[in-house]
Amino acid sequence: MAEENVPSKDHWLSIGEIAHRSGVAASALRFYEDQGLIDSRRTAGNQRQYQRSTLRRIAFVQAAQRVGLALAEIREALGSLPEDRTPTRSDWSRLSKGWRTRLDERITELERLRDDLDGCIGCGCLSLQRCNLYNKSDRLAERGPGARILNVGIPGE
Amino acid sequence: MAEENVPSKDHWLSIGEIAHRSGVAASALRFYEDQGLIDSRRTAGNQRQYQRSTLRRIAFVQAAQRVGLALAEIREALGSLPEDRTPTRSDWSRLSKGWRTRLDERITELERLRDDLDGCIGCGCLSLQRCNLYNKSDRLAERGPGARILNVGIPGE
DNA sequence: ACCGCAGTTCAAGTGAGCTTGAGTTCTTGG
DNA sequence: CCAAGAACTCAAGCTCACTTGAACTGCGGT
Repeated sequence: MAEENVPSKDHWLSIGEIAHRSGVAASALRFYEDQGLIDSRRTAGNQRQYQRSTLRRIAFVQAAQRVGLALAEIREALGSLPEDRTPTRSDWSRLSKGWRTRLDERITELERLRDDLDGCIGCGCLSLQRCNLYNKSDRLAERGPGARILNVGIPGE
Repeated sequence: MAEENVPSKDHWLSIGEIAHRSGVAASALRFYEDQGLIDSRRTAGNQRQYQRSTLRRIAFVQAAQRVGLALAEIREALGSLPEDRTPTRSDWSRLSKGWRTRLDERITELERLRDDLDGCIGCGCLSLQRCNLYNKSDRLAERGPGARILNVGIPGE
């Protein structure tokens, strides 16, 4: 099996194929390209062609979104990855450790909120003076992509 | 100290005071009113006046936002609470249990993501076939190199 | 009376992440 | 060769939770 069927060479995918395989709408793919997250070459007739590695890049983007990164941050992260080859273990390790930290923070915050909530279920307070939920006005913005992630469903299929 | 400033009776607050005390911008308060989250009465000169309980309502809104509810959902939740009195323990219990469930779900999701990530840090994979983080929507990628090639002979690369 | 800040309304803008629509061009099967 | 369908561009629209701006009016102090 030393001789595989050498597929990687010049196997380009159309936007429709990429869209179908990745589950990301073609419009989103064009948008991603606009945003510098992925790239493509064009056919003589100006249609986009993608390398297979683009699927991996897109999967990366989706994973990063689930972690809660904004596209701008993802672009930055991608900037530190190789264009065409599979990232090395250390590439990945560096990035994923940052993600891990993000996730830990978000989880910790939500757990704290949950605990406060439990306290409130017990005390039934809703008192402005005493309630943990109320008084922690440390406005930790959970407001960005966080809540939206749940809404970003699969388009139409 | 018994006769500090005679409190509860008809002590109305201006939008500026509410904004200052709650930390919510006046524009946001008007917006909340628009959205039916809070209400106010008006002075002869058409300026808003709020009851003190409005501060509690606003705090409630903020807590609910931290839990991840959208304003529309918060409005609904508020609809089931009394307008003027402090909510009872059972009012609160009912709502907060729903919140608790939401939080639990979100926490669980993030934990799963974190665990997948940990697996990936270990394997350094970023492999479309094997990675838990990636494999969500890649079902169709299984159809390998047999796929049709849209080849418009562009040389090189 | 007058200043100036606080408040009012309504419309439009913001930004993130896309989608939708219009009008045009490419590619492919029959 | 032609019709159908896939892709192209560019602009505009959408959701959410607000903010900003313009043009006024109200209110308190001197």
